[in-house]
Formats: sequence, C-alpha cells, structure tokens
Amino acid sequence: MRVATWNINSLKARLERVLAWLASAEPDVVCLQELKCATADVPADAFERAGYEVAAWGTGRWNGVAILSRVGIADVRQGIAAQPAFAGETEPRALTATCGPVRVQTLYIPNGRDTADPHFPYKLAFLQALAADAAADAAGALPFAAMGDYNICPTDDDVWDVEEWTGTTHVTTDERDALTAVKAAGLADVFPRALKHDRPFTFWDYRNLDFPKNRGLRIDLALANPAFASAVTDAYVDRNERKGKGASDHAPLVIDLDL
DNA sequence: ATGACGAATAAAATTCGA
Repeated sequence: MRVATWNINSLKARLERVLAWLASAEPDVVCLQELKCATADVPADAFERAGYEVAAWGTGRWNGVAILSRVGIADVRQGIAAQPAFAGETEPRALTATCGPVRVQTLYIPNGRDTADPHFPYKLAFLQALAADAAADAAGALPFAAMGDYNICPTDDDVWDVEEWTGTTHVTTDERDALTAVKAAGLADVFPRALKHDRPFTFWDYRNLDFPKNRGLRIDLALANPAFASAVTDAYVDRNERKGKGASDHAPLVIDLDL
C-alpha cells in the first residue's frame, strides 16, 4: 500500500491539485496539514467521489489537519494527550486513525516563529507531549507512523545552507533534542530519496526563487515504529508537486509499504 | 521547465508561514 503526508497550505486553494494528485499517485492513505479552514468547510463529498473517506479537524484560517483513506478510517482520535494550548486555544494540529492495516498520525507541529517568541516554548512543549503520546502506538503491534510537518530540520544536511539558518528556529539544539525524544519513544525517521538533486527537501519558500535554486528544507517527516519501518519498500519526495502555478510550498512525502 | 510569495480575512493592510 501507499501512504503519504503533505502540507497543502490551504485546502480551498489546493483542492483541484490535491484531487489531481490523488488520481495520479493513487495513495491509499494521505495525511494532510494546514487545511486553513473549519471542519465544516472540508469538501468531504469531493473526496468521497474520488474514493476517499475523510477525517478532518479545522477551526478556521490557521492550522487544520486531515486524514484521507480509501482503505477505511477507524478509531479516530483528535489531538494528542496533554496537548498544550496556545493563547488559550487547543489548536487543530493532530489526528490519529487506523486505516486498513496501518495506524497513522497527521501532525502539524507549531512553527516556533522565533527563538524569543512565546511560540517557541509552545513548540517544544508540543513535542514533549507528542513523545509521551506516541509511546503507546509506537509499542503497539499495528504498523504506526507519526507523519507530517515537524518544522524541524533533523540534521544540518536537511538545510540548504546552514549558515543562512544560524540562530533561527528549525535548526536549534532544543528542537533537535525534542525530536530525538519523540524518536526515543520507538520511532525511526523514514528517510526518502530525492527525485532530483542530492537531498530530499520537502519545503521550498515561495520567495527568492528558492525552488528553482533548490534552497529547501527537509521538515516533513514520517517517524515509524518497527512494524511500519520494516514494511517500507520505497520512500520519496514528489517534488513535481512543487512545480507550476498554484503549488503548495511543501511537496508530498510518499511511502510504499509491503502491507 | 521551476522564475523573484501566497493565503485568509476583509475590503486596505495585516498576520502568518519557515
């Protein structure tokens, strides 16, 4: 089966591209992030016509996550245990569901904004809660992967130019340590292959010709438990989806499984 | 082909993203 994760940067703006990609890539399960719409505004009928059931959680103009599946959706869980709030709100950043033979979690980890911004400790607290939340599924018998936009470059190789990113979020030791703690729950980074160039970046800023110049980051990750990781037959970043008018600034991470 | 940012909200300018 084929599983994918993709930060689409607005479902409303991306719907036609997402539907076209579903038809061409034929994934069985897709974890989406940054819907930027409320749950009630998710066009479930359009996905159903394409053969997918939908579990979604959105509150409005920011954040929002969903899981699409053509192999069933069961045991849906909204948010993570002890999820920290920001500005008094529990934001729509996580959904977990069982889809056929796998259990998946779609994640939109807080950006952090700036190391001096309150959003930064919020990001670290979210990751700390995630490490505890993931432990049970990680140790479970079902193949499980916590995938999505982690907003962290795990290593310097995951940044197009480390010098340019010195002192910014996404590359700090605090964030990388927090990510390591999530992995310590029993999850491994499913490292994808790049379709072009040497490194499998998943995000390129809209500005400054970053995509044509391959100034990218690898921040969209799939952290898998042993049962999931051992079933992986291929993983790649579909950078073709970053091309053209109306593209998201993220490309899908696609994982094929012998399941 | 991949081209100097894009989306939501709201109605011009601001916020957010990474």
